[in-house]
Amino acid sequence: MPRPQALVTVDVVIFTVREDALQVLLVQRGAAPFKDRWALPGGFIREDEPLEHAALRELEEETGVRDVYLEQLYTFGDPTRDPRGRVITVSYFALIASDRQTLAAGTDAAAARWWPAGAPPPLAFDHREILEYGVERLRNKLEYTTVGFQLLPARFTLTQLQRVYEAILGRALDKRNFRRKMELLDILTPLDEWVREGTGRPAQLHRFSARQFARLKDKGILFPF
Amino acid sequence: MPRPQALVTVDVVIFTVREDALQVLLVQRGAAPFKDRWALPGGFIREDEPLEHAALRELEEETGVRDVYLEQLYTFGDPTRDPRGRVITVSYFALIASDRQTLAAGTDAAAARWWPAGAPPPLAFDHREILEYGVERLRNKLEYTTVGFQLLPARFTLTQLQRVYEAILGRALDKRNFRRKMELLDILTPLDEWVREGTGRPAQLHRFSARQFARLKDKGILFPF
DNA sequence: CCAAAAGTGTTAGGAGTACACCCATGG
DNA sequence: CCATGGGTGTACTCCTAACACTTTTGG
Repeated sequence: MPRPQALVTVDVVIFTVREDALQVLLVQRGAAPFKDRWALPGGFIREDEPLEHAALRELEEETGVRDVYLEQLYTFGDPTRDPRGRVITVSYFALIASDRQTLAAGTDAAAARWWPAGAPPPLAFDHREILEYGVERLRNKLEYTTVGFQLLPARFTLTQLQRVYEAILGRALDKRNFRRKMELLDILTPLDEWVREGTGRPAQLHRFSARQFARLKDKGILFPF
Repeated sequence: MPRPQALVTVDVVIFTVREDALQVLLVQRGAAPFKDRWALPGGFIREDEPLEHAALRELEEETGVRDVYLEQLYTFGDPTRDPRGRVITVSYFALIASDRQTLAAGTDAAAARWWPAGAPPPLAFDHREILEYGVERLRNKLEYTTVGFQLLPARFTLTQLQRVYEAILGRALDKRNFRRKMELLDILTPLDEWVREGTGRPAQLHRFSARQFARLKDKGILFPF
């Protein structure tokens, strides 16, 4: 039985929401192939390194971003996806709060910046396909998990939360229905703090309360918007 | 930058429903490591072979089973999961109708047989974990897709369909509510044929009608039992 | 007092769940 | 006529979706 070895990489699709838009973090490649093209942060796994560890390491090395929500996305293994030969990539899906985007271009990448997830530049390899798969996953997960909170600071207003949902789903949500749903889910704790967004009435800050998370998960769907 | 090569395998968790129970297809290993242990069908990918192709090929080689519903499940890459060294496995999830289980032990496996998915024998490697992940995926997909139909012959009775759902979900469903839901979804076409199951009144045969599938997928949840 | 954003309630329709009896058939 | 499995309807509850005005604040 043949046992061909393969090169294995990890690639990370990391999202944030900034200025009411879903954004994805890309790095500009400093070496061939696809030199100067934008790409998902990622790279080769090391020996004796768990896959998830490699994803977090590459993300931090190339962008300076750490402490993110991370989960495996999909494994792409088409024999022609990398001109260098057989390279299989295990892609990961990550989220980071809008207030924790401390970018720093690293050694491997000439540059790192956020791009609109819906309008990225031309991407290296099959990274466009991976990105689209990530957007789809995010939309789906939004409906039955609490991932939306991963994209916000620890303290946030209900309007900010709604904007995150609207940015990801790509459509407007009714303010009253949105708030009633959150009230019903009982996962927000109101704080004794108010902030002024622009020039109007100040909004009350809330924090996410994981207290009820297990119960809600059992019940099934969390956010059926 | 280090570029360690890795061995890449595919493993297939394939389910059927037989005798009102969810069953999984396992093969008995003929070689070390874990010789004589039961394992998921699978093996090393070939050069220039797409991952999905490898999964289908290994499944047929080891069990004789072909023409199945197949989708990628998860990639397991813990450095210690295989005593031979760094082996990453891309696992696949498959379904086959109860009337198409033409098993044939192949070259790699000493034997292949169906086991109850909830009570498998001791498994090689981390295959127990992979199996449990597959069961979870099946339960989840049942609720928002039409995978249930993959487990039935082309023509089936409503009672047979309900038994499939009950076997996977592990609980009884209300007959009237189940039928109303199927009626509402409008994905079944009744045929002018009746079969007798046991000794009672004959049941009408139906077939799955993919006609409405796209519409339903847009609508979101398909089978919220 | 005005502009801007926060906050708040009601109603109607659709889906889910619980529940029990009659029907058709062969032996 | 009886045993066996197939097939049917109703009432209640809960969630969803549509919809507009008042409140608070700073300038």
